[in-house]
Amino acid sequence: MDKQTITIYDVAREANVSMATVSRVVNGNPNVKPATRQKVLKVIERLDYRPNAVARGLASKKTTTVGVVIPDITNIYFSTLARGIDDVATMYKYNIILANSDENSQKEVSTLDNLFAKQVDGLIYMGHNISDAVRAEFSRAKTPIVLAGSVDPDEQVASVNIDYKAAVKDAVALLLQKGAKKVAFISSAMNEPINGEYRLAGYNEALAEAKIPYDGNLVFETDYNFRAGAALWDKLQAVGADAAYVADDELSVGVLDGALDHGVKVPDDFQIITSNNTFLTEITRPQLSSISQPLYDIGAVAMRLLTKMMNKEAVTDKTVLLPFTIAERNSTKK
Amino acid sequence: MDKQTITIYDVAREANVSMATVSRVVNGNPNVKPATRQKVLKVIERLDYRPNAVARGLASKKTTTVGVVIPDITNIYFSTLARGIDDVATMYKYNIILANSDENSQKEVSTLDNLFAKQVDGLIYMGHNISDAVRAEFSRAKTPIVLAGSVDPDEQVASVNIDYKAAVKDAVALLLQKGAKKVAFISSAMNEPINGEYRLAGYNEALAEAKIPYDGNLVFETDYNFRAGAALWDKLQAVGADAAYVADDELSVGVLDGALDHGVKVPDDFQIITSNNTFLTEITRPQLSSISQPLYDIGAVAMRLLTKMMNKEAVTDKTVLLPFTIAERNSTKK
DNA sequence: GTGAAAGCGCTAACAC
DNA sequence: GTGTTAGCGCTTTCAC
Repeated sequence: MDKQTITIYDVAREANVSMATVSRVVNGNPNVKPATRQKVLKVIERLDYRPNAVARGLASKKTTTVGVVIPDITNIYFSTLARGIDDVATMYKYNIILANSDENSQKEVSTLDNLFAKQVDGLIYMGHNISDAVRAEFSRAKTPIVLAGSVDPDEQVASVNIDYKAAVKDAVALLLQKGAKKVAFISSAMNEPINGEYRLAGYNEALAEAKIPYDGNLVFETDYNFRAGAALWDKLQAVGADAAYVADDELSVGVLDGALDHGVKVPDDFQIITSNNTFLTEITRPQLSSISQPLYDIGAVAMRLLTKMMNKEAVTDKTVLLPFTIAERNSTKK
Repeated sequence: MDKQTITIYDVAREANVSMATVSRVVNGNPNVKPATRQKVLKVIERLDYRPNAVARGLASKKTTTVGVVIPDITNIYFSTLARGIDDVATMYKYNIILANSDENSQKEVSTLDNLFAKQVDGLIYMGHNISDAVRAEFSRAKTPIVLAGSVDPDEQVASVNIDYKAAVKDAVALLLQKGAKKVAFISSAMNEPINGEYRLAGYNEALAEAKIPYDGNLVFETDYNFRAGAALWDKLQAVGADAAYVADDELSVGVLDGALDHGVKVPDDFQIITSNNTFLTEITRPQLSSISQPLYDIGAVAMRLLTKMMNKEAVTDKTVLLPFTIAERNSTKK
């Protein structure tokens, strides 16, 4: 592979010092006489020496690499989280191994197995449904793990989120306050805790406070892409919905397009509020009102939390909730 | 870090064989008697042994990890490429270390340095401007490198692309054919070869064939985001443009929104053709006509090419061009 | 078909 | 402040 890799040994010999000394200067250990340090540094430069991180990892049992399991990097929600993660990782001198999981439990398990085999120092997991098999992998590993933008109902593993229930409650309450009578709830699989437990609970609370009975016909499960949203329009109209809370921005755009393409006026005849406040909410006409959650920050804070855990620092709260707001745009009435 | 990691040595002892034999069964080496293999496999399972990839990497000089340098994972263009890369990488048992560069040469250099220190077996680089410093890092490393969706005018390093010049020529020709008289050219920095050399050349050729003189006032450099596009509208109108070729989808959406917000009819009064055919082109109203390039495939093919190079297989063409088409939607006239 | 032993390139005591 | 010496956990000749 390598032609003639130069090692710490070569540097030591050329500089007339021991390997230990070279190691010290490379690692910024202060116990080196300045003159010696300079001498070594010169040789390092002359030989174009680059420390082998793999050997270092073997010897030190630290790889400065963290694993990142993500459902689909192509989804703006996740790519924004990932960007926050990577930026903070870089800040703390870590690299991330990124692996798309498609929320497929089997794929997740083999990915985790692989990541742990590679001795990642920590792991960030994104995914809305932690299967038992995945949970087993988690406990099998002795590596710190943090969830980003994903809830663990059991609160066994650390996580960074917003308060999904409160956020959806506020969102639906806004719709109701603006005159909506039949608010649809649209998300992906309800067996994902984030939907079935948190978001739906928020929806129900808002309904209850407005003394509106829950109607199961108004609850829809579908995929997170705009085609699915557009395809949903007929059903929405069939049940007489006059507004919708939607759990994903791309899906919301689909619903909006469905309405528009059928000549329905938004927000006059149909109101929409979405969940992630990505730039999609701003490019549509009308622009979409949305829950505003700090995705980049969720990723960043999750990674920061992970650095603390990897560093064995005391962590006060394993579950951190970041604040959210509601961004009122033009898919809800004034 | 680890409590009590069990090593290949533990397995060997428990199974009454040598480490070498355990190594053979773990690596699927056929030179093991089936009975022995079974015995070892049993012990591996009982002990829940997981081979340490770092140690393996040190001994074998292969990490089954490739570095991926990407300008910004948050941009759909790049995240789609990345998805193709990761899928093929997974298929060939590689992991990817993902690093955002923001197309900052300095950051790229330190990232590359880091990636090579980690002994990645190969590298995929995305970025439209290969600085001299980056080029120096490239040649310093003895690792195979492939560019994905990014051109190297010098053709020193392998790359997978579409024919940008021909694509833009076709796109602009379409605009012209549909009656446009003053077609604007909008991209990011013209000092990036992909813009200044390839795309602009295609633009010029289309103009020449239609016998329309080149007008520098119609050429705009800006950022790739929708705000920049909307902000550009006034200038576009000031120079009297009646159509635009735009190098990025998000930017195109901005231009479209700018036009719409000013009451301009698209495509009647202003036509737009964009470059990447991401789902953004389908969610807008009207939908955007676009060059259709197989982003996912570009990533996938780039990774496939890299596996060949890492495997020291013969590679016929270092530069592979994938086919493109033009998707006519509703931002160009019928 | 299997084992012994020498590294891979580095860190981390420990000694001086 | 610097050197010596074990490993880290595995692969890989080379014998047998």
